[in-house]
Amino acid sequence: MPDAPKISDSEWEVMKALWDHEPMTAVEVLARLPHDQWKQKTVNTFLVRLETKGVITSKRAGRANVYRTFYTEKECRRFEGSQFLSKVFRGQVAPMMLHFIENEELSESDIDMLKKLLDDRGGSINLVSSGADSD
Amino acid sequence: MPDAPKISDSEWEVMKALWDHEPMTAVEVLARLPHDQWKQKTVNTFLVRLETKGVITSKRAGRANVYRTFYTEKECRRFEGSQFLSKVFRGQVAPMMLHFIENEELSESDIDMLKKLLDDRGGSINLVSSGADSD
DNA sequence: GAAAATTGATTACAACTGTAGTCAATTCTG
DNA sequence: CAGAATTGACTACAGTTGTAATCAATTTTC
Repeated sequence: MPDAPKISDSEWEVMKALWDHEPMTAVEVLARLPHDQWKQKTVNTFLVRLETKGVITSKRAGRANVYRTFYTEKECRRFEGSQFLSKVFRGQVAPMMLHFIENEELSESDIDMLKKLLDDRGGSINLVSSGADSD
Repeated sequence: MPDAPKISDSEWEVMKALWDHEPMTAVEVLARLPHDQWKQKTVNTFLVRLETKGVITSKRAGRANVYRTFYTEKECRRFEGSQFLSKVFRGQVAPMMLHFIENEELSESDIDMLKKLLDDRGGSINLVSSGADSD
């Protein structure tokens, strides 16, 4: 699993659209983005750049190119997540978690779920099969 | 508390150095950065840019400028944190927390602390005084 | 006081980003 | 088939970022 290349803010928007519904043509990608914020040509440019970066691939299907992601959302989250952690929280996980607990909205059930996960944690139990949808 | 302007990756390094020991001259800032990765002139450029962005301020003291941060680390973390959350995790806090629990190292005591915090959560108890250094 | 050192100000410059427009080939449509 | 529509390729262009170098004023040192 090689490091995913750096994906910019706007490129992330395109990637999320693609992850949600692969594969797609440029026109279809636009249809899945906030229409007032994106022009077709802009989407095209981003798709080309993402392919150049090796984050997605394309295949000609008739008149249009069909795009498909190369890295999973999970892989990219891992990469971005550790970047963020070291940049903003100096690599200290606990203070970061604390920050989000303090600053973001968590429902009762979110809190319950997280507590269960933390319980399981330590015991090296498989965390993924805990009912909550992982990432 | 106005939104902190966008701070780039390298600018964050300079900011962290400054937050750790304010105020400082450009030379002092360099001394607190990994010396093999930073040249004096580069540090200078970043300080000028950060001041232009309004993230730090400067005052002439004799021959040198002395720099001081304008936003706290906490404020900038709030800004970057919510940016990150919406960009990478589509604004969903719980999946993000789950991600970090799964992907980053947490010591036993980290886990205990976080569980306590989650317990207290909703009870609006002072979260900061739990031993771990907050942000 | 003249040469040397210090340090801010200004300038440089390529890669990356955001945001498209133009050109050209292909494909419908009447 | 000729004009219109579609769609990828190529081009554009300013702002940001990373990484400094040059210029110039000031201060320190013989």
